Amino acid sequence: MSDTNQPATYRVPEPTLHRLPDYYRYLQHLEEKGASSVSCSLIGRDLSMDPTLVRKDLESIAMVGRPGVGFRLNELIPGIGAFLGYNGGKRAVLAGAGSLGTALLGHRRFAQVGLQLIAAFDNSPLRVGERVHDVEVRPIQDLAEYVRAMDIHLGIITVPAEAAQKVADLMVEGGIRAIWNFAPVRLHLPPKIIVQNEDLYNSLAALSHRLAVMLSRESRGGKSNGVDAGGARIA
Amino acid sequence: MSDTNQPATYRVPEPTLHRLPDYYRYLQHLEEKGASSVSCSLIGRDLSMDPTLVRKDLESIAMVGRPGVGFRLNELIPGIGAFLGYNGGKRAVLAGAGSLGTALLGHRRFAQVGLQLIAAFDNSPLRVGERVHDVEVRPIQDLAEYVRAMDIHLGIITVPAEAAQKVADLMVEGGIRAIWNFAPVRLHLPPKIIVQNEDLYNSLAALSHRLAVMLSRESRGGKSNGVDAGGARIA
DNA sequence: TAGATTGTTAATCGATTAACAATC
DNA sequence: TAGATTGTTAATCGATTAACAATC
Repeated sequence: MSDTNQPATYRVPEPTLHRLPDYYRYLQHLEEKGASSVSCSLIGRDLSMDPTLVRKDLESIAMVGRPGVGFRLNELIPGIGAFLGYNGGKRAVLAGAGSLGTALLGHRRFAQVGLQLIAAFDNSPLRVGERVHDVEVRPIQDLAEYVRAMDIHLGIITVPAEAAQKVADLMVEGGIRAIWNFAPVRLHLPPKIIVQNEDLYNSLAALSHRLAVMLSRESRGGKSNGVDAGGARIA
Repeated sequence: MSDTNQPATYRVPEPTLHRLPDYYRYLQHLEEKGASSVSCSLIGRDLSMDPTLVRKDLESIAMVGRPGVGFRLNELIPGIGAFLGYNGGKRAVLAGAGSLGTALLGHRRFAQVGLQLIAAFDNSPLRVGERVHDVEVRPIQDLAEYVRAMDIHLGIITVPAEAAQKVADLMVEGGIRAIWNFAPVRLHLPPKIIVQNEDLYNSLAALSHRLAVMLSRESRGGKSNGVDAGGARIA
C-alpha cells in the first residue's frame, strides 16, 4: 500500500468485494453439512479458484486463521457477513415499479442480506397507490421529500433509460448517498455519490462476443486469418 | 464479477468488452444530434473516462480513425455494433418464468441488440402452457430436446438458486454453448461452456460496503481507530 | 503550414500468482 | 515432531495511463 502520511484506507480491491458473497454462501453450505473449519485450499478447490487468492481476499478483510488448521467457520461466516453489512438493516427506496422493479420488490432474499425496500415510486397514476409485495407505490414527485424525511441512504433505479437521470437527480436532492442503477445509462452525479451500475447490456456484450468468437472459430475448423467474426484481432 | 472459464485465445480485455455498449449508446445519441465524427477526447469528456483508454478500446476492436480528425460515426457505430453482434439474431431460451424471467421476456430492447428469447421453460404446471409476452412456456423436461432440435446456443437461467445447477445441466445436455446465469450460485460446468454470472449479490456487496464505510467515516468525523464499520483495516 | 488527433510504444499501477518462513 | 496451512513478501501478469512520433 502507499505510505502517505494521509490516513488512507486499506482499500479492499473491487474484485475481492465481488467475490465475498460467493465465499459467504459456500461457507454457509459447508457449515450446514457439519464442518466447523475450512482451509483456503478447500475453498479454492470447491470454487475453482487459486487458493492464494482466497487467502489474500480473507486477509484483506482482516480475517485471521490458524496456521496448520485453517479458519473457523463460526468466526469466518459472521466476519464476512459483518463486513458486507448483512445484518445492517439497510433501508432503500426503489423508483420504477415496472416488471423489473416488481421482481426486485418481491425478492425475499434481500432481507437475508440486510436490505429492506421500504417504498416504491412510480410516475404512472395507474400504479401509484397500489401495493406491490407489501410495499406501497408512491408518486415519483414525493421521492425527494420522502427520502429526506425517512433518512434513506440507498436508492434503486428501475425506470426506463430516458427517465433514469431525472430520477437520480431526485434521489440526490433527497440526500441519497448510493444508487443501484439498473437503467442502461451512465448517470451524471456528484462525485460523492456511490453508484453501482447493473447494466445487462454490458455483460451481455461480453457473453455474446465470446459466443460469436467460439462459434465462428469452430465453423472455420480452428483456422484463423487474424480477424475473428466480430472483427477482433487474434493473438 | 465477470468470469468465464473460456480459455482465452483472443485478446479483447474483459473490461473493454464491458465498456463497448456504453460507447455504442453514447455514439448513437451523438449521431442523432447531428454529429458525423467524434474524437476520443470528446468521448472521454462526456463519459468521464481517460481519452487514452477510449482510444485503446477502439483500437482493440480494430476501429481506425483519421489523425487530426477522429472517427467517423457512420463507420464507428456499425463497427461496434457488428463486433458486439447486435445484428446477429442470437436465439436464446430462458429457464424460470418467475418474476425476473417474466421481466426479461418482456424486455423489448433485447431485440435491438440482436437477442431473441424464443422459448421459456418452467417446472410449474401452473405456468406451463401460458404465453408470457408472446413466448410460450414449456415444461422444463423438454428443455434439452428443444434446445437440440432448434440448435440454440444461448441459455438464460432465472430459476431459484437451488434449481440452477440442474437446469444448467439440462442446457449443456441439449448443446447450449453459453449461459447467462441470474441465479446466485456458481455453476459447475464443462470448461468449454461460456458463463456470465449476473449475480445481484456480488455487486450489492460492493455497493453496500462502500456505503457503510462512507457513513461510518462521516459519523466519526474523519477520525479512525484503525477499523472501519465493515471491519476493513485502515492505514 | 499549424493544430489536432490518431497510432504505437513505454511507464505505471494494481491484482493475481508464486515462494517461503512462521506457527499451530 | 511432522504435516498442514497461515501470514507475508516477492514475481508476474494485465490493464490503465503517459509520452511522442506520424499524419490528416
